[in-house]
Amino acid sequence: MYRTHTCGELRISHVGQTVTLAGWVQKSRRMGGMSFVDIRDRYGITQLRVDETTAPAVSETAARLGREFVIQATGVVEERQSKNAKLPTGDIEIRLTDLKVLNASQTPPFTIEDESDGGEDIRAKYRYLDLRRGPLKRALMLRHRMAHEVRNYLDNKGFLEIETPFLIKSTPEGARDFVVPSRMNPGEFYALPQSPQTFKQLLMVAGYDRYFQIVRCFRDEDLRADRQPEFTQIDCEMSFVEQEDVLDVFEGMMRHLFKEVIDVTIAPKIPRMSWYDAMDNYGSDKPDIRFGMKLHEITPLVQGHGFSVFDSVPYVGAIAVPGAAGYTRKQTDELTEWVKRPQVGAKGLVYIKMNEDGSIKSSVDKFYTPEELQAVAAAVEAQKGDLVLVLCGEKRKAQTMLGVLRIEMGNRLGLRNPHEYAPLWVVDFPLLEWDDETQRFYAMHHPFTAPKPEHLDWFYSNKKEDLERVCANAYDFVLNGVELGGGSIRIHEADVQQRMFEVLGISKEDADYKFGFIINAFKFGAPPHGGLAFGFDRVCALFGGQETIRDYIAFPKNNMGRDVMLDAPSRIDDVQMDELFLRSVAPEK
RNA sequence: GGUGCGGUAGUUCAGCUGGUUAGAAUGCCGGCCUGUCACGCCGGAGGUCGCGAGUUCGAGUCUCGUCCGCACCGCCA
Repeated sequence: MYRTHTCGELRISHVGQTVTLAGWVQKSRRMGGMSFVDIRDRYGITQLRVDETTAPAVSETAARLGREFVIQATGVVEERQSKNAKLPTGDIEIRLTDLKVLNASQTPPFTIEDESDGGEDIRAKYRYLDLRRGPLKRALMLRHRMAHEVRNYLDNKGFLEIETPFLIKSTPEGARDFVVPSRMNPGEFYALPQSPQTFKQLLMVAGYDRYFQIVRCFRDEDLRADRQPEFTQIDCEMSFVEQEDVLDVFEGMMRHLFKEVIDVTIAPKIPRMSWYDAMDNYGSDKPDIRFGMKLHEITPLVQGHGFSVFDSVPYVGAIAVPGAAGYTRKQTDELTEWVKRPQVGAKGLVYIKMNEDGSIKSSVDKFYTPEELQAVAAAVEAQKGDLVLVLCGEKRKAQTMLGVLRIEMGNRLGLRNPHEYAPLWVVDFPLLEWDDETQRFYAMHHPFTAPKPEHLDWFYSNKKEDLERVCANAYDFVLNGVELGGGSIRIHEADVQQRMFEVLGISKEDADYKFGFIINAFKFGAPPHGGLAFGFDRVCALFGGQETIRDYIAFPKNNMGRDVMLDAPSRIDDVQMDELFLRSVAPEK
């Protein structure tokens, strides 16, 4: 037996017991004839004491210890003379009678401490060392807890966890597929699933009316702090349900997770907001509703006064930034530059300062009387002391820019408290989205999302404006401005699905080639069904109060999709290339 | 595909308008120290300034290219 206890569990009540611990050397401190060694494992840190006069052999071994040596230490638990309130084990120490080095260690390239001295680069290369640190340990423990509670909750609700294949068929609609060559079928390729979407629908056809899976998904797109090429979803589907049934179950799940994982109680009823209201009032399809500063359209108030910038656009909108009227010229100039960055894309910024003394100062004073500016201020619900910021342009674009500006001002004013949680359902999404570049419709959600039954006439119309106003029973779960999950009521009738592919400009032959299996399945008694999927990594990160999901994934990829520890992806040898008939397509590096 | 920031000791960074032998902290090694817990004190070792080219009497510093990292835009049904 290597150990009798972990390094996190000994307390004052253990005093007098002889124990054996095993773990890593966090640090050793030599005080002449006496030395202290902190031993660490997954569970905590315990102080060991070595006395040269009573245990000379142990003292000699202790002198040889370096950071991260793996040791086994036996001794008697004693109360400390001077306690350490920072450690749960800080009331005791172990007076060693025996000390063994189980394995030496090179000096680690960075310190294994909560506040490491290592940069991201070097920590990624030695991920197994980074994972020894407290923050990552806590992140992975939170992730485990989360997965456990998801299974608890869904199992209680009668959901079955069923695995679906990773080697599937490429369906290049939506994100780019990762692709795997097939040796036994030369020239042909599997794709890795972007989600188990079609499989879960087939499970509904098969009668497994409540399915879930905590499942890896793959998308070959560029990365972000909150986007990895392989990521995990909580994927769910239910039969014989309407939108409200789905929202009920998963509101319950999120409430359960909040309570069990981070002991937070969220509102008994999560608010619903239509996609249109979200765009009009927040300039985002994933609004952060922890603070106000809503968008207001002021087009009719400002047009026709000779200010050509406003007169030449279809939409002018504004937000009232509370308490920011005191911004200096330098600060408003800086804000103007900020919105002109390509990431925002505005051409300029108009401001109206609602001074505390009741006077008004704006960047467009020569076009508007104080009364007219007052009317604008009233329309955007600005108070004395507020700064009104105005952007204009094509409606949705200008709204989106205002939405980005709103979030930025929320950040600057400290209105986005990470420990305040404001969940929201965004509902009633448009079914389709027109793309000017390719001159065709794309599914806003995915091509299996059902149009609202009351919009079926528009759905079968061939007019662009009819198709544009078709709504779907689709929904996103949004928390603090982050989209954590989304889903929809699906199409379950073969002819509706055929029509969907037709609207998306996918020929019948193409649809049959790519999706024939599911169109066929719908001909054999597909029940009405719907579901959703949550981004598991994101839920974990948000619960942990982080913006990046990397810490919640044991072995993540870097910005370029590389695993810098493995140095993957890498070249394969010629024999493998030949077997896969790939040599002609892969140039030498 | 694009934008921004960065790459100097094992690590994190400083190094100004180009100028003698490139610094600090920490880590590491050696010595001292019986109540430390960011221990303390003394001493020491440690550098291809990412790589390549250019400008210059002279480049860590300026220019171009390139590689790598992070953040973001595009992209992500």
